[in-house]
Amino acid sequence: MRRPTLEAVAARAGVSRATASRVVNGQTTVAPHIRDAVERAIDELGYVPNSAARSLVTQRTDSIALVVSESPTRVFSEDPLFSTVIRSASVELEAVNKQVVLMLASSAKSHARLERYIAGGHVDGVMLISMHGADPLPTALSRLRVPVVSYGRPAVPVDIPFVDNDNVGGAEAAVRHLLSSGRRRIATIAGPLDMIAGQDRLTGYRNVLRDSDHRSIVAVGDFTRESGSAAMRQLLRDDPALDAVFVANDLMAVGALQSLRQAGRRVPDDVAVVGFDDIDAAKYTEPPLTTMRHPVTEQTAALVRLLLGLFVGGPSDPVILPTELIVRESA
Amino acid sequence: MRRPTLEAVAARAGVSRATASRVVNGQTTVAPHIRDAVERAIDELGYVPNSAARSLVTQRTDSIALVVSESPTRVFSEDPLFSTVIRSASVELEAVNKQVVLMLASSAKSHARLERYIAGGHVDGVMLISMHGADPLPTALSRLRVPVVSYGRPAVPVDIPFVDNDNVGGAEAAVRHLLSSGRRRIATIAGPLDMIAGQDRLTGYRNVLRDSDHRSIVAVGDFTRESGSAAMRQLLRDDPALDAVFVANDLMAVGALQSLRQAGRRVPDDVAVVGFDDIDAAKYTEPPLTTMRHPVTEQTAALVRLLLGLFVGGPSDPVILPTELIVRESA
DNA sequence: ACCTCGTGAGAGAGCGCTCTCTCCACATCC
DNA sequence: GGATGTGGAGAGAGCGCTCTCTCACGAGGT
Repeated sequence: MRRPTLEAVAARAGVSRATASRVVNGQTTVAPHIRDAVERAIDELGYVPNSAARSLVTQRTDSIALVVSESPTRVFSEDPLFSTVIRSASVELEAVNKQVVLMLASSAKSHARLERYIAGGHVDGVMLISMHGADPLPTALSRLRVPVVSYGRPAVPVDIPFVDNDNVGGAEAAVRHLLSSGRRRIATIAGPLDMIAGQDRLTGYRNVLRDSDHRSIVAVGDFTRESGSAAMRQLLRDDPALDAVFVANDLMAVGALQSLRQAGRRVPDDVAVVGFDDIDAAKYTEPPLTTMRHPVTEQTAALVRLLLGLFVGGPSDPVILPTELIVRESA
Repeated sequence: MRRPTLEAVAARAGVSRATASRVVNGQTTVAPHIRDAVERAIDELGYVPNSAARSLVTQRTDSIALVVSESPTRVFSEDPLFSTVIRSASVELEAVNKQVVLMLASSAKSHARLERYIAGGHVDGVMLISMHGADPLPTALSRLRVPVVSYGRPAVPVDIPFVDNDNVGGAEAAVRHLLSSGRRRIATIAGPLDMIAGQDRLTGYRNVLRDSDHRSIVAVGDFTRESGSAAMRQLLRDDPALDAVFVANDLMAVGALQSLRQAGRRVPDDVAVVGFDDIDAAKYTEPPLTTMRHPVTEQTAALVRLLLGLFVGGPSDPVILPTELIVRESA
C-alpha cells in the first residue's frame, strides 16, 4: 500500500539500510554483487527516495525558487520575456536535477510570505526576476543567508550577483543604425526611468546623439504596448517632422507602429522604427520590426551557472552579454 | 548560527515541544497566556517551521506540480495562453498556501524524470497543462496514486477531471456571426486535429455550415503563427473568392492577417476574420481582431478548486465554461 | 467525601533517510 | 607470526517535526 522505504529495499536485498543508501547515492565502496542485488530490489519494489527525509538530514532541498516580481503595469503574461526566462531557467535547472519552485511577488502580502518561505530554508537558492524599479525584494533577499542571483542588474545598489545584457551599448548601436541610414530627427520612447533597462537604454540613445550633435526628443513609456502607443502620439505632437524613433522595447514599438499608422505615417518611408528585445512578435508586425536582440536563453543559462557556482564558493562577478542588431523592414 | 527549532522555541517559552507545536499549528486547546508566551518566543527567535521535517511526518508536502507539456511546435514562451495559465494558477495556489513546482515535459527523458518525481510523493497533486495531442502523460499520471487534473480535455480517453471551455459552442458562435453579417464563402483554418481544441473548433464550424447549406473550405494549421500564415495562403489559392475565415486560434489569425495583407486583400472589406482565444495581441493587430474570448483566469481558478476538492474527496466532474464573442474590426 | 468527566499540557515514539563510528575480514609488512 | 593497514559492511544516532497516549487537575454530580 504505502510507498516502499529504504528499509524495505535493504531487507529484500539482504543488506543493511546503510548499504542500500550507499547504492542509492552512488558511492563506490560497495562490492559489485551487492550493488546488483540492491539495484534489483529497487527495481522490483519501485523504490523512490523520500525527499523530505533526505533533506531533513542533508539540509539541502535541491530546489530553487524562481521569484518573479512583476509590477502592476508589467504583468508577465503580457511580456514574452518573462515566459522565455522562466522556460529556459526550468530547462537548465532540470538538467542539473534541481526543482523549480515558482513564486510570484506582486502584493506586499506575497512579499512577506515569500521572505518567510525563503528564510525557512525551503530552497537552496533564489533566482530573482525583477524587472521593476524600486523593488524592496533584492534588498530583503540579500539579507537572508541564501544564495541569490538576479536576472538584470538590480535597480537598487545591493550586493547580488547578476546577469544582464549591454543595454547602453545596444541602444547606441540602434541609434547609430538610424543615423547611418540618413535619419536626422531621431526621437526615443524610453522605458520607465526607475528601471535599469529604462535608464540605460536612454543613456545609450543620448550618448550617440550628443556625440553627433543631434538634439534628443524623448517620451517616456512603461514598457507596455499601450504606453508605446501613447508615447508615439505624444512625440508626433511634439515634433511632427521626426523621421525616426528608437523605442526602448518591442512591446512599446508595436504600440508605436499602431499610432504611426493611425497618424498616416508610413514606416519606414516617413519614420524609421527600431525596437529592443527581438520578441517573437517583432517578426509579425507591419512592417516587420528592426530591433536589438539579446540572447535571453544564454543569459538565463549564465544565470543558472552563476547560482550553481555560488553553492560551491565560485565567483560572483556580474555577467554582461552583448546585443545584436536585427535588421528587418522598419528601419 | 543554525535556524531555531521548535525545541528552542519551547525551551524559551518554558513549555514542551508538543505545546509549541500546538501553537504553531493553531490548535485551540492552549491556554491564552501560554499561547502568548510561545508566540513571543517565535517572534524573538525568528522561528520558521522546517517543512521537510513536517512533511516527513504528515505525509503532505503542500506543493503542487504544474506540469507543462509542450509540443515541439508549440513552445510556451510563444503562446501567451501558457503564461496566463501559469500565472493565474500560481496566484490561486499561493492564496491557499500551496507551493507551485513548475515542471516542463518536453523530451522523453524529462517524462521519465517527471514520473519518478511525482511517483516519489514530492507533490500532493498535479495540474496538467497539456495542449498537445497524443501525449502519453495523462495516461501515465492517471496510473499514479496522485490527484491529477487537466487544463483542457485530455486528447486520449483517460479518467482525469478537467476544466475546458466550450470549443464547439464557441466556434459555432463565431461562424454564425460571420453568416449573420452576410458572408457567403466562409473558410476555416483549423488547429491540429490530434488536439481536442483543434477537433472541437472544426466541429463547431462544420455544424453551422452544414445547417445553413454552405460548403466548408478547410485548411489545417498547428496553432502557430507561421502555420496560420501558410494556411491562409493555401486557402486563397483554393478559393480566391472566399469572403470570410474562421481561424481556430488568434496566433494563427495573426499569421492569416499577414498573408491576407500580402495578397492585397482588405480586412474586413474583402475578407472577414474571426479568431479564437482573445489573446492580448488581438487588440493590436491591423485591423484589431474579432475573436472568441474564453475566461482563462476563471478556468484556471476552477481547475485549482477541482484539484483541492479532490484532496477532500470532492466531485471530479468536468467543468465546461462558456465563450464570448468579442467584436472588433476584423469581422 | 468519592467518583466521573473534561480540559490542558507533557512524554515519547516514529516519519525515512544520511552519515559517522565501529567492526570484521583479509592482505601486507617487518 | 603479530602488528598494521585497508576495503567493505552494519549499528545506531539523530535531522525537526506531529500526534497519540497519558497524566494532572479542577469542576460537577451523587
